[in-house]
Amino acid sequence: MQIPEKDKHTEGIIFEAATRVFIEKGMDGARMQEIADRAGINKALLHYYFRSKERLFSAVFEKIAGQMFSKFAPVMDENLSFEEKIRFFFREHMEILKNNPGLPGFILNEINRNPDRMANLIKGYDVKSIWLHLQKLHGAEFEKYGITKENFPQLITSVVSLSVFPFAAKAIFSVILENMGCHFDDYIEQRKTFAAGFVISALQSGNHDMPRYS
Amino acid sequence: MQIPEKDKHTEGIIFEAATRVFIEKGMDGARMQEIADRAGINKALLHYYFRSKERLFSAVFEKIAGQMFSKFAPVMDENLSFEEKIRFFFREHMEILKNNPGLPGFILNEINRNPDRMANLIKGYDVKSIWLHLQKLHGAEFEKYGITKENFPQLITSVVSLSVFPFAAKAIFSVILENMGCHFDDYIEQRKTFAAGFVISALQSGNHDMPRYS
DNA sequence: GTCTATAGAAGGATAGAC
DNA sequence: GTCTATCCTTCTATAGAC
Repeated sequence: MQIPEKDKHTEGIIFEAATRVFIEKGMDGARMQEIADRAGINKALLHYYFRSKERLFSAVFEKIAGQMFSKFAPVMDENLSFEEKIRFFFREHMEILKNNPGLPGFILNEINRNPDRMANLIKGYDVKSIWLHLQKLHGAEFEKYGITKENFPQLITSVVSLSVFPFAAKAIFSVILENMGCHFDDYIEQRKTFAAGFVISALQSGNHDMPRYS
Repeated sequence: MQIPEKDKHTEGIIFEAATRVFIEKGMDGARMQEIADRAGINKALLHYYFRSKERLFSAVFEKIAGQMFSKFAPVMDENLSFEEKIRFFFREHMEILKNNPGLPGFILNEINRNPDRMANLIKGYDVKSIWLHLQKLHGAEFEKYGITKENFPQLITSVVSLSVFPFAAKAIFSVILENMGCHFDDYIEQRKTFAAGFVISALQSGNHDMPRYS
């Protein structure tokens, strides 16, 4: 069942080309011919290795999505305070996205096109277990900040939104920012610390205006 | 140059059907046949009224995008304090999106596919004029909160991210939230006040940890 | 203005030689 | 394992009758 070296090589080249094309164009917009061209081979080989466009796409999507989500988990296990974890998350996560700015759009577009694919993607990343895990580690901080089981989903989705959305909307943001004399990459670099400070400020606010809906 | 009543009627029906299909499937995934079916007419009529798929799509996109962005402007002119405007924005803007949850994904997908289209879309909505406008109205509050020309883009993009991203990622969020026993619509309803409070808390934080990069 | 029928092109997939 | 050639379906777009 060992795959010869050369096969693996070609398969890898195809996979890489397909990844780039699918990220740029999405499943519907991508063309097998373009993937073949970028891989420097011809269409027939695509089908030889991956059977169909759908299977090729699935392979690419699962790899990308898996990588993307797997970056979330380690952060949660670091030996850091909750506040430090927030800073850590924005710094590391946005750095990854900075090097792969097309990923958010690719994922969002696809799950919108085919919501069923989510089932496989989610398993092991439910908010409930993250909540239990963090609550155990940072109970004291959570109490201080007024983080409860009820508002935790709001908090964590806010963190993700602040980090991911600028990349999903990069095409808009970069144009708008230029009008103000600010380049997108600089904006992102600043944002790593801004967003972390923003979230922590909200949590720390002395007046405890941090929403606690019941 | 007056269009007969019946023409306008058919054209409107086509336009409406096209809007729904394009929002669901995107430009690449949409099929003229499906638009015709939903409009209850046949394909040839689509071309009679709109010449080509591309033109039909452009018409739909421009209308949708125009509506979407035009909702931002009025908020800025209301006779409210800056803090009240933030609450107002989240309440009204998220209510609109709640009734049209597919819009963010549609816009994001298309500007990613065709960034050039942004040029037309942006004119009149640059951050700089928004900044000047708000700075004139709320100079005192801005000083108190430490809002500067430099961090204003970070602030405003944060507000938009907190509001829009949950809808763009609805397919993911709704599944994840269900695991925690929370329905998406409830989450959104709570979010109108949570996000507003979150932003205002960050601004008000007594320790003035609100980032001010220079 | 609206329909049927069809042209014409493009794209996914396969057959078969090497 | 890789190529050329080609099949077949799908889709946009148009011609032409009513």
